[in-house]
Amino acid sequence: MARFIDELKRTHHCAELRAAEEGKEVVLFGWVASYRDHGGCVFIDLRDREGITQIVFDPNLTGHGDSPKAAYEAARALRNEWVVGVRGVVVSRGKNKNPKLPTGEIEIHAAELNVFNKADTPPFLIEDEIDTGEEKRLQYRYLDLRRAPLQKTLRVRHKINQVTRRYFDDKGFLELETPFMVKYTPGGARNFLVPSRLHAGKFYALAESPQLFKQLYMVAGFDKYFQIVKCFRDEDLRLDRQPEFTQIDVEMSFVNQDDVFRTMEGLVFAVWKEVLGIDLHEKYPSGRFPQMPFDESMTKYGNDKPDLRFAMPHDDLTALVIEHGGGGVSFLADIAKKFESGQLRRDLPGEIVKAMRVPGEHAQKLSRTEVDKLEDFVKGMGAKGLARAKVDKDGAWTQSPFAKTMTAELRQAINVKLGAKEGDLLLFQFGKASTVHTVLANLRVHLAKKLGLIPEVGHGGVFNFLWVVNPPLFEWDEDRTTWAAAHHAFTRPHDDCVDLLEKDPGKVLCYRYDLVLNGFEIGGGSIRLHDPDVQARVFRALGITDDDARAKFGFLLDALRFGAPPHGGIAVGMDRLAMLLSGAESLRDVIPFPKTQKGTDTMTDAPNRASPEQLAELRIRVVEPQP
RNA sequence: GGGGCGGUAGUUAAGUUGGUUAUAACGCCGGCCUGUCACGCCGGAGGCCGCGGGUUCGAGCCCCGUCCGCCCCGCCA
Repeated sequence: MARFIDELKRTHHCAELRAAEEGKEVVLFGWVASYRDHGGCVFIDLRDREGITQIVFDPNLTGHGDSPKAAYEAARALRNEWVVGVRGVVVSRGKNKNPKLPTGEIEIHAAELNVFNKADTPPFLIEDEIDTGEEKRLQYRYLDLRRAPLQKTLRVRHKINQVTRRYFDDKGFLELETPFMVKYTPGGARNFLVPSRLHAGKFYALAESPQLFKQLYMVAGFDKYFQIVKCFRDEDLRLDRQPEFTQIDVEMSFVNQDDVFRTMEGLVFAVWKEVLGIDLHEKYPSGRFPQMPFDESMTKYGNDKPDLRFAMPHDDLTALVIEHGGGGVSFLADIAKKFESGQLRRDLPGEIVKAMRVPGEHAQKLSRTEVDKLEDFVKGMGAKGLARAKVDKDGAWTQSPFAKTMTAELRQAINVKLGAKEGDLLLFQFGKASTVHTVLANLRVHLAKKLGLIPEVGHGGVFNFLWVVNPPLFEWDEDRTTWAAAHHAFTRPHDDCVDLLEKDPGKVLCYRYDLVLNGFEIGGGSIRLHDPDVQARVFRALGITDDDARAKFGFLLDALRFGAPPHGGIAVGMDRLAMLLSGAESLRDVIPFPKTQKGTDTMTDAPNRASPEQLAELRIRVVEPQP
């Protein structure tokens, strides 16, 4: 029977002891965070998940027989990250306090030392600040996780989970589970497939979300559901996208959009209060977050997740350009002609002209070379170029490809529309609407970081929440030249739009909503369509036949006919929430064991090949790529 | 599928126009040291310059290919 652990139990953790405990005999377990051998005595910093306590090994410690001497001898061999147990006495450090440590007023004079385990020299130091690259840290993730910053972010996750469970439980929600292995349905995000051995040749899909099942819970009468749940999507990764991620998933019956908003606002307020100690009422006294129509968000910011910590909105100049017939500029005239000929519709334009005004106070910080670099930046996103103009006295434009050719009338009209003043920098994009929006949206954020309006990473102490509401139900699929569901086919259209389903599908708005924080979408949901007649008309508008619908969603359509209550819900990206809350650089910093940009795990070497036997059993043959 | 950046001791980086023995800091190893807490001092070891090919008298450096990591577009809510 081992003396430590079996006999000597841990009495305190490494952040616990203060001067009040002076004279007590204690037992501490932990990792050697630092050793300082002074020849005659040895100091170590002992670390566990709570903190650090200094241990002193002095061979002359009296009152413990020979054991302090043995402990001292053993301590001289200690190295970083060895796992040890120490029995000793709490002693005041007197005038030698270490103000950097919460336990700095005391130290443990060791009477007995036990080495549980030695450790290889780690590839990087286990400290708060290290400059080791992420590649190395991911390879040794268990060591990276031993560092205080990651211990802290995982605690943030823990807290979010606890607050969420308490909040929804208090409000009468039931935490209910849904299957991960579900029926494969094409469309939407790509699914990870799970081959079935019992049905060789057939596959389950890993659930992209619990969407359909939570609706079935509503049909079943559970009324209020929530779940903290893993979701899986086989799409390319980004800084804020991982193939497996966690959602706080919510669904409610007999509610409208505003009921969902109030519920989630309550949750966010509770999380901010309990995790950060921030009372969001100071910024949002009503307890409500502002709302912005989707259309306004697209026009002003180029996407549906605007970062409102700074201004610099965009303006749509398409109408002006058409009115002025292109204003003497050939490529603008080309676009104007397409509208006049009816090739493009003014209410649903496929091509647009937009501009962003960089106010003089900011523009003056940008050298001409820096503005040239912006052109490279936008070209990387598919822009043909970045037309610009510097506003001179009397609204004249300089440093601009338009300066010579554009009519004074159009130039003046644009100045008025943009509110352009002397010293301002105007940046233009025109062409395919989706490209123009993407380019200007990214350019706006890029510039804001460059100009110091928002920090390069993190929240900078500012949290700007926004509901983006009332988007169109359908969007035009240019490749397949059909209308496609912008979200999913079960979103409820506004009542006053239902008549447009057949006449003008692009004009149908719906009860869908996204919750945006500092330019990141942290949640999204909708009020669901529970009326079978309207549902049928939506399918028809999408060109989905009854047979198609039955094959894909038969079980849901059946369920909706057996007494479905009006219902709606939302899913919050829990990882993104944790990332923004803790000011982390990427999702990888708040996910314990994340994947790389290519979706691999460099620590375990997943994904890997399956054995021929396993593949044979599943009747799967791997086709190697042709060279 | 496309664009951009990167890969040199354990780690982070420097490395000139292609030139002789590839540097530094931290870490690591050994020695000394009883008040350190970024301990200090003395000494030492450590390199597939991502990988493969090419150009050259000579390649860390130039060229071609390839792999890996990161950011973005497409894709994805």
